[in-house]
Amino acid sequence: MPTGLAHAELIAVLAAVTGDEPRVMTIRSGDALPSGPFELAHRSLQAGLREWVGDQTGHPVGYLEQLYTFADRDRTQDTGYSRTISISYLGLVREQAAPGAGKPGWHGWYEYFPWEDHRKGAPDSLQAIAEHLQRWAERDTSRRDHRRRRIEFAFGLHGAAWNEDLTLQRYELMYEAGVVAESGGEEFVATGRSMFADHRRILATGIARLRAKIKYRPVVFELMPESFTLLQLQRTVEALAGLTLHKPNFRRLIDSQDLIEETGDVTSETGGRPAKLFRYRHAVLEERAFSGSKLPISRN
Amino acid sequence: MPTGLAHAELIAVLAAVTGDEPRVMTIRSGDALPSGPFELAHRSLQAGLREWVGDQTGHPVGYLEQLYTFADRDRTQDTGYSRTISISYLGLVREQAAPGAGKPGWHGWYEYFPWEDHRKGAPDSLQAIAEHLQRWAERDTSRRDHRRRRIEFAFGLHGAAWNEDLTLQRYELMYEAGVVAESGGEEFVATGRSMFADHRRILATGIARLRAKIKYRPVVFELMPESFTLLQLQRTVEALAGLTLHKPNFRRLIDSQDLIEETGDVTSETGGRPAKLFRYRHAVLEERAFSGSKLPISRN
DNA sequence: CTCCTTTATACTCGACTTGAGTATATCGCG
DNA sequence: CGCGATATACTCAAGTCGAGTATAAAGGAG
Repeated sequence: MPTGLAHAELIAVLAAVTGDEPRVMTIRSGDALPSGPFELAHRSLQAGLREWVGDQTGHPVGYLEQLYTFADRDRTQDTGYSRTISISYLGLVREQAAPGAGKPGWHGWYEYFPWEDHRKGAPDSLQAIAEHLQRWAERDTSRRDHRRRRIEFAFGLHGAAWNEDLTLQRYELMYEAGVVAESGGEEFVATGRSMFADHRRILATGIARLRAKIKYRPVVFELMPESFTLLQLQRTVEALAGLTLHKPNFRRLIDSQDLIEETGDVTSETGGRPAKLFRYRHAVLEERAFSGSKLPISRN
Repeated sequence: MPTGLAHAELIAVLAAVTGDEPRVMTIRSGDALPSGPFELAHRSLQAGLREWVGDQTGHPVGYLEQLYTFADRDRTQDTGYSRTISISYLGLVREQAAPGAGKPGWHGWYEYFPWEDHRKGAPDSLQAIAEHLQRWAERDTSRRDHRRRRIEFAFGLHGAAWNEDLTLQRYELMYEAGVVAESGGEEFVATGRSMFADHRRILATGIARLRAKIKYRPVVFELMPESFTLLQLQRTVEALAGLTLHKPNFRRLIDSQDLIEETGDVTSETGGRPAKLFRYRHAVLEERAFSGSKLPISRN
């Protein structure tokens, strides 16, 4: 079984939420995601990642999940001798104590994806982006219909609902259309901050994965402090999803799952009536799904 | 940005369904999954995989999706100079024309996972497997409770429902408990056929991913012929899920999605009343989800 | 030719889930 | 004490889902 030689590199999308803002850990003042070599000394990929993230940033990583492995030739600068395989991970971090001087910093992820935050309604920039994309669709007569449908679906145009999970599809459309700086669209400002190489695409992958995951796995709690109020929990989910949620229904959803329990304490720091504090029930299996199957199973 | 050197290898889980049996492509008479080196000549990982699968097997791969990247030290035989990174893919193949002599062969995937097929009720072997696992849980008093809960959840014991998606979790429990041949359980026959290295685990990963995916993405159609009856479609889904489905509800689910359309023809090959033939509506976006969101979204 | 078996297709009904809205409780503060 | 603010509880209609029943249209046995 012969195998080709390659350089191996690990890239991390580390996410945290401070107050109402979802953040991602970056290096180079927000221009790149933290990354490092995968070395012989490392026991496994996960172990390798945990090790240097812990070393370099001082933050223990809670939940960790593999995102994707890239090796496209046009994505990496070939050394001429071998190519680079990049294995990306999504990690969730609880605390975000002020980073020391010169240390990696946290940046709000909507800096890079302003069109993804719909908590205050659809951003104004979306309109302009959609128009750019539609003009791009018209330019290629042979693929026009397909492109139009993709745009309408991804951006929730013409009656289709906005789907927060499609962060990656939206970014890829914008990349294809040359609307983002990475792919040529210099003049156009509403498309957010760019990043080194394909790091912004990796971040989009991480956001999309996390947004999808919070719907069926109780991973949000990896981002919460030990005890929290229901509104804090809701605000965290809203920050991640970039959407506002219906409060009574959110509460109903949460306590129908038996995921949390009251600590017995209350806090009056919220302004109005004191809120009960809750904690995550660690007895709950991580595998446990929020929702059920979608197949019409027959039991005889 | 320094990067460590490693060998890169691609591994494929290629799935097809013949009649009522889900199959996987294998080499070495069913002992291993097809794999090959990732070389400089390849444009990307996907392209590399498509290339040698096409060359070696003569089957064009339809849908292709990355599964997981492994590099654990104990999983691969180190060359002493570098380690091996294995990138696994799940591919769906439509036709399964008889493979030529000496060519790779297809094996029913329940040969390797007999306990996963619940179409004729829970297999007898499940009982014995569950008892083995429970004895294993009792042996470690400190982790006993956690293990018990994992077993009950994964195998649907004590009132919990069997969840077909948990193929990987079940295999991993069995591996941990030393019930499968790979991890020492030689005497025990009900645990199916074993494979080279960690290939059976990779197959479990592929099965689990496919079972989960058919619930929210219309990927089944990648396994269907150009035109098919509704029962054929149902049998294919049932083969993959290892479950029987409720016929009227399956039909309702399918046509509420607008995924297929009548060809206008019928076939009388099914025995009774002739069945209408359908085809997949290719206009449908692949991204299109079967079901909706599980967050209580608020629209103001 | 008719009945019977077999598969296909259509409809019904109750339980549960989901989206949306309303009502009541309890704090700080002027 | 009343008012704004937040917390918490309840209601209700529409939609979805599981389960079962009814009718249609073929082939084959007698």
